[in-house]
Amino acid sequence: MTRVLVVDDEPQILRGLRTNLVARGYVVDTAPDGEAALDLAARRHPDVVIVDLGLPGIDGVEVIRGLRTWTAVPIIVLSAREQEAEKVDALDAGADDYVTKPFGMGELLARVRASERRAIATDDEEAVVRTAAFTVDLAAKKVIGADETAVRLTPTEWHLVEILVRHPGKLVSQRQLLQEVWGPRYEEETNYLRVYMAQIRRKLEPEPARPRYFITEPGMGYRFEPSG
Amino acid sequence: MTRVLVVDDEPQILRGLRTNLVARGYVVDTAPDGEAALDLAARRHPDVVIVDLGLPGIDGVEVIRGLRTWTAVPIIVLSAREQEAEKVDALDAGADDYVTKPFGMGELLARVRASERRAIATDDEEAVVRTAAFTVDLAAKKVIGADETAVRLTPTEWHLVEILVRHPGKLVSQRQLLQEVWGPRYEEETNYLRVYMAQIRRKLEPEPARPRYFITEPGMGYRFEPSG
DNA sequence: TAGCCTCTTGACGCGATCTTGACGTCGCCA
DNA sequence: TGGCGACGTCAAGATCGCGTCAAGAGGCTA
Repeated sequence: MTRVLVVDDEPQILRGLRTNLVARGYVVDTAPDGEAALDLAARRHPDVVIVDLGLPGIDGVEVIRGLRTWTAVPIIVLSAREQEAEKVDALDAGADDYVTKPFGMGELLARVRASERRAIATDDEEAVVRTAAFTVDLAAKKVIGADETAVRLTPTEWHLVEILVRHPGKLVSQRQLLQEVWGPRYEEETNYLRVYMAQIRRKLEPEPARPRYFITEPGMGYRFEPSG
Repeated sequence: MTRVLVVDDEPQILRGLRTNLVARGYVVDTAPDGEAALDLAARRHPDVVIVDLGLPGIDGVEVIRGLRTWTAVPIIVLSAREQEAEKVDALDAGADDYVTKPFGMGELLARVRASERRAIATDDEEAVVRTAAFTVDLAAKKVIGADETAVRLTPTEWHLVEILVRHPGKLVSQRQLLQEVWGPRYEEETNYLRVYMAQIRRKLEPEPARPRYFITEPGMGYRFEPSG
């Protein structure tokens, strides 16, 4: 699953890109301005960022600089401007690629693929969350139990754990979890969550009957408590 | 010192690029056609390759494919052609960037800098990976078995092994593997992976039926575990 | 041209995973 | 105290994904 963050102030472009990317199996976040982009990037850790240069508020180049202070995520720049100085500025600020509007969707998708391909080679972010009972390695998609042996999680189990662990201490609503893992049409199937949270607890909690890390907030959702 | 290989059949473009690059402190090799390019790349190991698509003899896209069989060097494509299909083909063949002629020298230099920047991040790799059962030499593209004899891998097998071994412990998704080895149009052909992983295990695993090094994560992908 | 190697493609069986429904438990509130 | 809603547990059938085998196509080499 590849997560793409699209930053553009024109709603129709945002919509078009989202539609095309989702159709290709990407998970898409969108932001209409620089502030939202930096915020979303920090929270969702996208695998690729597509950013328009002409943004209200923070300039696109500033967004690139902001991202580059803490992440090496591939950045593809969109721009209506042909001026060479613009391109040089964006690339030197840390962008990986530069596409001039109007652009073909096929080309953009190919450039996204090229970015992904490179990212496999470079991606070594330290994304490890430790508790007394287990260790979650988000980059390697691996969970190590208390006895140092790997814990096998199924894709669905892993997906849930990943969402919860990426938001330590925060309450994640049932709807959010269902929508993210099973899709928007499953928002009512709360029994799925019950079944899978039980399985996750059986595999990770020291006392599955008395959860310390994966806490139920009745009527609301679930929460991952790193300190147990 | 950064070494750049420029491939173009027009002498004046070659001259222009060489002059500009040398002025910026790059060391420049030039090749007028695909054969010379592949030969020079093998002998000089450039840090960046700039290649024109419209070459006599071997096509530019073929040059990219040829390079990609053994090196991850950044490749920047130059082309007079605007057609989107051209761009998509070149990028999917393994190019990192695509610039349409006429282009500004400042832009090209900025793109070269962007490529260099990325390459630095990836450069710190261990060229030899050892396990109890076999040794993979990434630089020499060779695998030595437990009995000290060389193991023959086909190109496709090697490609898969290389990707997995370069990311020890990390889960590599089926999509990433398929896209990298067979191209973006094969993202659904998971049976290719099944066939080739079986062959790789037959050649490398002590007990092919009980893989210790090349682990399947059902529904997600594969993982190379160096410690077995 | 013949032979070999590699890649592609389809089919099959098995085990793991997902889905689904039923039931028990707990806490809250009338 | 009884009822209700929400959660946890369990089990069983359906489905999916993986490993395996084998046959055929294509290309390279001798």
